[in-house]
Amino acid sequence: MNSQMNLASHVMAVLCHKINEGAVTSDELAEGFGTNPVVIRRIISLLKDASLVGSKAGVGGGSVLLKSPHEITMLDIYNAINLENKTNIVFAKYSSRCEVGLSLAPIISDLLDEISADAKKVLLKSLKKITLFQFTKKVSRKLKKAI
Amino acid sequence: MNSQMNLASHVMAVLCHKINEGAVTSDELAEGFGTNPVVIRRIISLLKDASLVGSKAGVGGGSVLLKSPHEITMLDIYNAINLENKTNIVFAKYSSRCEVGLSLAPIISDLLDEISADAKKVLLKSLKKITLFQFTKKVSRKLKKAI
DNA sequence: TTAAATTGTAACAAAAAATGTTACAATTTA
DNA sequence: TAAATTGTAACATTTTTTGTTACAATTTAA
Repeated sequence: MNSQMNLASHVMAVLCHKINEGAVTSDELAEGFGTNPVVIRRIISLLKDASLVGSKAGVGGGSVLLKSPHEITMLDIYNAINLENKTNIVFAKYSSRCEVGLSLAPIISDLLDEISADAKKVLLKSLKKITLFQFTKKVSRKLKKAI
Repeated sequence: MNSQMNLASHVMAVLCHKINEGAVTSDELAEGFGTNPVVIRRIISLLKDASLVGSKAGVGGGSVLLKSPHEITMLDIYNAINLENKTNIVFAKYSSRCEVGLSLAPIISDLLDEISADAKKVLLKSLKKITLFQFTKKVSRKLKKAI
């Protein structure tokens, strides 16, 4: 799994934090994250597909939350970036190039998925329990401690 | 996370299955998996570090289980390939190249880790509950069904 | 209506991670 | 001594992830 959950959570937390300061530009977000604005826009594009975020071009443009941070959960963010359920939670499949007839590989993979199914359920439950508001508050608290 | 758990489980299942047929060579294992023998030897090297497997060079050489498949759990395999706890179970860290002073990134990452801690516990528990013997039996059963 | 700021996205580039290959010394057996 | 095999280093290839450039489209405001 890649780090998109980190990036998306970061974006959402900043949008939540600046909820009263109008739209936030991708340049602004990118700077805080030490990356390129296009990377941010790509993540925001997913968040928009999930109706969590809205954006506007032009002067004074940028992105804003479309729902109350009390209504958005971390599971919403997770789902937004996992749209097609592309990634395996726990064990990546083995991506051998040459296929073998009647290979055990898919069977092994299925079994490992079964074994990790409960963990996945727990993960989703944990994500659902935390709202963006709570998450952002925790971030702020941790940041203050760190300073 | 990469697919080493799949590969290692595969190797262990085959060694378990052929437990009465003497040592299994990396060539044999590689063929069944559609990959290169060196890839197999690398995984076996980790399993050996964990004392799950032993190997011998030379004519009639190969690898064998060092413990009863009733004693080995899937957690043992998991631990063998995760030796240094290098990989994150659920959310990969964001690996931005340029570092930003006082970035939120590590805080976000820690929080996500906290959120997924319970899921990780459940995963480890599930892995511990299944012995290599049971796992291999399930593989055999699924294989028969598939034919 | 024009200029400036901004998004959206395609196309490409670069870097990192995963996987595969070659080669060969060391080991083991017969 | 010959054959089979492991162990591992070094390198190659492929795939995935991340970053960059470029530019049309949109929006605001002077």
